[in-house]
Amino acid sequence: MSELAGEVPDDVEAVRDALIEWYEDDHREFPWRVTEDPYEILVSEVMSQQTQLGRVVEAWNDFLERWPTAADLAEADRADVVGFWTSHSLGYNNRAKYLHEAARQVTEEYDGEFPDTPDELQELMGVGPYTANAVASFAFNNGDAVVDTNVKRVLYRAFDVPDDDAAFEQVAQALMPAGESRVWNNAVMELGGVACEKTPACDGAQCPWREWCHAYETGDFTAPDVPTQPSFEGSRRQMRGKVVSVLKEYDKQALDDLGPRIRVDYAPDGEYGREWLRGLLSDLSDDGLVDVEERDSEGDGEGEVVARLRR
DNA sequence: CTCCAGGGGC
DNA sequence: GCCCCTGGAG
Repeated sequence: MSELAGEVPDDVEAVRDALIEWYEDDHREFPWRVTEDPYEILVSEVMSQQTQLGRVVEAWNDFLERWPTAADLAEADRADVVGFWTSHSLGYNNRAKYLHEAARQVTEEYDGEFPDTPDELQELMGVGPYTANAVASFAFNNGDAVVDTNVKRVLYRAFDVPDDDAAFEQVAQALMPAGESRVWNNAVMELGGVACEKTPACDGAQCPWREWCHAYETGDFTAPDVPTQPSFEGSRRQMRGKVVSVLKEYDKQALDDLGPRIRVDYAPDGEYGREWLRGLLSDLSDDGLVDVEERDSEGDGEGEVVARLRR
């Protein structure tokens, strides 16, 4: 083990408790979060591989209604399963083929009993490291820390973990309370899904990690999977419109809170940072749309800039 | 030959 | 995210 462990805050316990408490207090209800049936979990994971969760709910319900168990699916005709996939717009029907094959494996090679460790689960067709760990966690509470792009983004921002797979792996592992993969992985992924998306919603989502979060402290919310250049045109005109709509929603915003909501690649000292944002705001101010207020509340000379919509 | 990282395709 | 193929390393 290297210095990488230093990325984890010393009060890990508090960090863990805060997240789990936040998750248990309130979270999105997906049907696969209230089952512990490995087959049902696997179906949800395979469907989720590159389909928006909203669409998956209906497909998942329909699929399980049609083939309630792995044994049922194993007996189905491959063509019917692929047909289902297509008719529900689930994308690459290779995954339907894999799922069918995995069901056959479970019934014929595992005597109908799903294996319960990540290593064994990986033997199933279409089940790689990620899915194996997810099923082990959610069905058997027997997995390791999940590391996907959402988790990487959270760790990168919160604990300043370098953009390096081994580092992410190590920190994620160190953070997870042993034997709690089910609730933990659900909670971390929920965090990445509702509070720490590409555009962060720290306060709005009541992020439980704000007091430890490096990005929250510095205002730099860039992340590995956040495009440096907005894919569409980042024109000044669009940016102005965004400022107004954000201020409409949040009333009053400090520069570093506003910045990341305007551009995901906002970084206080970067090309699109405070300087850029102040220029934008002063234009809007000149046009009578926004009030910009300078203040030195701490009296430390560190003047804070706050913007709000002009009423 | 076996292992594995890297890239493309689905 | 997973599979498969390739190509280099041992």
